[in-house]
Amino acid sequence: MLDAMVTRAESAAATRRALLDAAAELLDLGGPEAVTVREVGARAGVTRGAPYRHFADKDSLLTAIAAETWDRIANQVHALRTNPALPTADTLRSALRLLIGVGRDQPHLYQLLFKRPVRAQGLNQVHRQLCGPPADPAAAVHAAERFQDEFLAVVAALAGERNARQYGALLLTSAHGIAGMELSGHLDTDKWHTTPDELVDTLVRMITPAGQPT
Amino acid sequence: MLDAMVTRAESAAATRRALLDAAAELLDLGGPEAVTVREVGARAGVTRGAPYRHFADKDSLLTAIAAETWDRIANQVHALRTNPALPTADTLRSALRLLIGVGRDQPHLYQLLFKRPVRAQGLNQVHRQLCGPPADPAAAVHAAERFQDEFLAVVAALAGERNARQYGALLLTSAHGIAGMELSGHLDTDKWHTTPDELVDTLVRMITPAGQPT
DNA sequence: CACTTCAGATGACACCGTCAACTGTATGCT
DNA sequence: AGCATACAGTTGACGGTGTCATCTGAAGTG
Repeated sequence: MLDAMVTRAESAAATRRALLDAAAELLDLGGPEAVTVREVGARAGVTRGAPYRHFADKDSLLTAIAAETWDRIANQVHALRTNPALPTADTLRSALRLLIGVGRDQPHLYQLLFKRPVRAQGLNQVHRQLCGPPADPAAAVHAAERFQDEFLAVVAALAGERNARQYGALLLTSAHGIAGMELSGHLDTDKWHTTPDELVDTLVRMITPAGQPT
Repeated sequence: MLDAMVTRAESAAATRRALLDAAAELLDLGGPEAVTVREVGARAGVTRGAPYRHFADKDSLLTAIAAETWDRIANQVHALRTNPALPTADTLRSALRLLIGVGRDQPHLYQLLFKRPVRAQGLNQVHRQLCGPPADPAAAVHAAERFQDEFLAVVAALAGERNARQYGALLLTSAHGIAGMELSGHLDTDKWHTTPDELVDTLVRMITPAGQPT
């Protein structure tokens, strides 16, 4: 039969991936409380100590998930932005709804994305050099910034370079607020007579220059 | 000397208050991780089991803090709103900055305010009837709604009843997003060439009818 | 006075993150 | 080839945590 022919590095990489996937699944299912190093290891087919060969601590594991997610979202916005068939107003709406959609579909993951950048103080000595420099939070921060740059480009395409930054900040923070209040249950659509989608439409309309296609 | 003359109910109420204060202090100092039932009890002068005489579980304790905080914020907005010396545009700005200020000054408390309404499933049997009905989350939700109603009145005073709800939702979610991104460190004022205060000003200007005082 | 109620104390349990020490195997060097 | 090393993974252990059942003693009540 086909020999598996896995090198040790490949096996380790596979375990690391399995750990990340298991943690992400647990996060989706039961929130951060449900993500336990032991259970993550078990779902990845290893025992409780093994995850510490790949991540300095539990926080680094979660931060790695945040980094990957920011990277994915940034790529999605980039794909939207470089699709020439899409009008820019629609592109902007899609980008905003993309973020809000993560908040709706994966609320726990969304909250992880906007966690305070973690302190790098908790690294134990064994892995301080093993897992490289404490670039863990840096990776997440970098990926988040890449998303913001992509988003900024979307805004600039619609509202011009001059207004892009201030409008971008307004749109991004607003979208984040919409997502946050929706997932925390504080955005009662009956009380406010509006929906997240309507709010996004209003925002985009506010910053769209006159004469642009809607 | 003056006899303390404390009835049992008074003593219990004092303990409850001490527990809430201790928990709030720990939350401010070290975030939710630092809020441990044991330490809360110790700071309130009781042992680890005592808090369970006043709160069904740790979550109920935190939810009670959220309820009290929402209540305080609602009162502050009410005071702003019913101050006749203040123009309505300033009132609105102050209300928005009030929320954002909590996020800046007490980030952990702020995040507690926007936590998903807790599940009432975890109540143990002893206190299920003891601590009354599981009205704990209901109190927090009610206080949060009172804040929203006060805020809605502020918006209505400036933008009129007709637009109040849609504008209110936009302003409230945006302010929440500004606070959230600022406290998570994702709002780089250098990158975006703007500040939370400027964003608030822009928002208020956007919904202010022409001819109103700024 | 006896009796009840209940805030608080205490022992116990399961679970958690984390580390030190150990084991076995794949890798690299001679 | 054979040997030494690196290192992914295991295991035992420790301190800490939320929570409960049980107990205790003092404040309230008839």
